[in-house]
Amino acid sequence: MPTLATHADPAPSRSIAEAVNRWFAGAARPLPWRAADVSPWAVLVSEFMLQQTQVARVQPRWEEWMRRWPTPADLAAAPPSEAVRMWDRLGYPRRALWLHRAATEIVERHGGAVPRDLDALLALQGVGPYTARAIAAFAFGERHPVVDTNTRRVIARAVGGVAEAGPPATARDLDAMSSLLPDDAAAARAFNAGAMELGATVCTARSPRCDDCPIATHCAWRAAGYPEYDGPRRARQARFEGSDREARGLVMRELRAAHRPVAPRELADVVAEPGRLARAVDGLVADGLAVRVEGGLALPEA
DNA sequence: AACGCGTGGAT
DNA sequence: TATCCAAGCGT
Repeated sequence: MPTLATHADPAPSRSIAEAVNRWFAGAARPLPWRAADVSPWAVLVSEFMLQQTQVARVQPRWEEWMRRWPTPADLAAAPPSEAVRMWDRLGYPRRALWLHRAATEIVERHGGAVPRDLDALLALQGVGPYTARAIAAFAFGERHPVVDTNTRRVIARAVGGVAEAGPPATARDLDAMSSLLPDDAAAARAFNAGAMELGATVCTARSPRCDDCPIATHCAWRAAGYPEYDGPRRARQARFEGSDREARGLVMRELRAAHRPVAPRELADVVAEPGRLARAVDGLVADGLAVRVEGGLALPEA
């Protein structure tokens, strides 16, 4: 029976997972939300904070957050304004609102306990394909493929032989990870975390440290001679300086600090251009991050 | 499907 | 210094 395989390895997927897990067993960073005794809620909070935000920035905020609101019910009992204030400058403050909403949903629908079921997780505000599977896998040990930007890059390189992953395609990305995932739930959990860790610390976007890579001998990109990427590039982020996005951040900073309604006049001091300020305020109100009240603009109290 | 959404670390 | 891009999500 002829085969296209030209190498001796009959199960490259299994080899990759085994090599990653061997490496991860010794290389895993001691992140606090990975401790054996943390609650599913603690894992959920970490995953919200880690959406598009690096570990180093999340860690201190996560510690404070868990001290103040150790359970979903604790957060649900606080006003959204306090969640947004505690979020401080972590970025994408909508996530603070989503986390508060998710806590309320957990209390109302699940008796205050983070659900284990994937569909129940996906139904929570702010929980998408990545976060739902991360919680199921890391908090509950369920066997699911967990795919984040790091994992996508590792698979693109090691399996696909290309330098970058290209635009996300959730179904295909999950399938690709599934084909590498060990059958054993504990090994699958470790591989999900290990692939992310490898992408975050070794197989990085900018300057990958291929000399230190535990799967270098399995890597299709390496075997191909590290060809440059020629596929579709992700659209460049718009310039931040002078953007509406920056204006939103400046307005939010005022609202967090004020503890009282902020008058339009005060906002004009931080965003001088009227059109830009108006777009920022309208957008924040539409997102529920700000409410128009007597005397100006404020954070949502409920 | 492509876009908008904050902030700051890394190079 | 400027640019890239980061444990994504909702629309």
